[in-house]
Amino acid sequence: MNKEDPKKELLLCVFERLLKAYGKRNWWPAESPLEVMIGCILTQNTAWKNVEKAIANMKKKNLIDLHALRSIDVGELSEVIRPVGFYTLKAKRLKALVDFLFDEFKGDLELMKRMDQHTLRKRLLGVDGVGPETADSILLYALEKPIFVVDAYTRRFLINHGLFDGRAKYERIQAFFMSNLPEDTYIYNEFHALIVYLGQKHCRKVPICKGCPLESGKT
DNA sequence: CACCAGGCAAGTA
DNA sequence: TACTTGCATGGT
Repeated sequence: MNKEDPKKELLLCVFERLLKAYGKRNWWPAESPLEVMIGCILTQNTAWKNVEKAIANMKKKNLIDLHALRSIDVGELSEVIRPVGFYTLKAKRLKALVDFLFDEFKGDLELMKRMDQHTLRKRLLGVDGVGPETADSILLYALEKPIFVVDAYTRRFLINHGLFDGRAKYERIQAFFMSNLPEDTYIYNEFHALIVYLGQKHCRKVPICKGCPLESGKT
């Protein structure tokens, strides 16, 4: 529809190439929306491998459960998630999120899902420990809202291609993707997952696709 | 041994 | 507004 704007086709081109090269990533790696949300908090500035250990510990104690999380002592919870690092901090943050879910939605994630995306984002940002990336990860990967997640991999990806510098604001980077792609949960989900996969595979250095038109397109 | 990992909040200038 | 620092375990 917008053949006048080359960036729209360029970004889709990159997405198609990544998808074709690596296939679907099936993100987020979790068994339920609640587990996604928990992972979003636990993975803050932390290697995913450590998060897996903490999640496994939680599963053993049946703690991937809103009621169980509400009643558990925060100190006890912190010991369960110890492998993630920053564990006292993150136990508090998990508690804050759980309180929020009960206060606003009676602990009903289906009810939460019905709320307007922009309102929901603002509410999430009001929760202690939920910043832009965590809020958007919850919206996209737990609630399937069409919003693009910007993380460290996304930034490196853009920096490596000379599209942004390291000081670029979160919202600007997010707008770059969202204004140049269709508003589509599947694309946002898969694209971000592919960027992460690519970053991990190539030690966050190698340009993704030589000869891709993106190489010549600066913002 | 040093450095990093799928951030965020609070403090300072 | 733009930096800086604390939070902390586990892997390379």
